Amino acid sequence: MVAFVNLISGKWAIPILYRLIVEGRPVRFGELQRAAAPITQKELTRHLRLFEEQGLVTRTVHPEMPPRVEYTITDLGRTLQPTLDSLAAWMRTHGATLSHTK
Amino acid sequence: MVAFVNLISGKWAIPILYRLIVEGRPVRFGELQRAAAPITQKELTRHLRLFEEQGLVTRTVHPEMPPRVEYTITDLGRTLQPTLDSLAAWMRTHGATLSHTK
DNA sequence: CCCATTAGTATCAAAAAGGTGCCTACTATA
DNA sequence: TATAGTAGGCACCTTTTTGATACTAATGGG
Repeated sequence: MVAFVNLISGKWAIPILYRLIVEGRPVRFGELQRAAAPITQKELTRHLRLFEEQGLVTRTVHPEMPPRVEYTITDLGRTLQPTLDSLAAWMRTHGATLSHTK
Repeated sequence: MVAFVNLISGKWAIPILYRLIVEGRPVRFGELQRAAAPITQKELTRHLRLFEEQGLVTRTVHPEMPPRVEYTITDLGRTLQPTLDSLAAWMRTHGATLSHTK
């Protein structure tokens, strides 16, 4: 199970993946960045590259200017939906209960 | 949802919590350490303190020698079960698919 | 010429996580 | 007497992760 943590590791992994799943369509880089704000470009890029490597996401480059790159959830990535739904539901129900002490 | 990642952050959080949930009874420190091997004392302690702070786990010290400290999942902690079950199921089904490139 | 746009890369710095070794208190056992 | 076992604390160090900033390419608009 340690591997799962590895997979969704990184502060931003879950929000990014969830967004891609919810949208179900190709999503542009900038859109993802706004969805997972305040993530930096660098971190978003890094996460997306990891997901691509794991086969969770597909990357499509449109050779235009300004550049347009779209990310789409794969079938494998989509299998995460029930789990992420469960996460989201838990957060809605119990999220407020948690202390946010740093 | 970033908060969730925060909650279960750390390589070991999920295995520890899951063990506590599955057992459902007070579990000793050493037992948890073996369950989440090869975690170090320091990290296990840190995680358990965090869980305690979040109200997911109760810590009970028995003033004996050698010391005995037991950790028990709380009601709040138990609400994580369906989500963690889902995680575990996903790993069983798709875990092997993932690349483990570092 | 200046500026904005997009999806990055490069570089540097800071913060978080993790590892190691040493110490304790008391008991039991060899 | 020496040693092991328990659940840590504390100090020090290395590695990993995250973040902040500046920079770029190719085009369109003013």
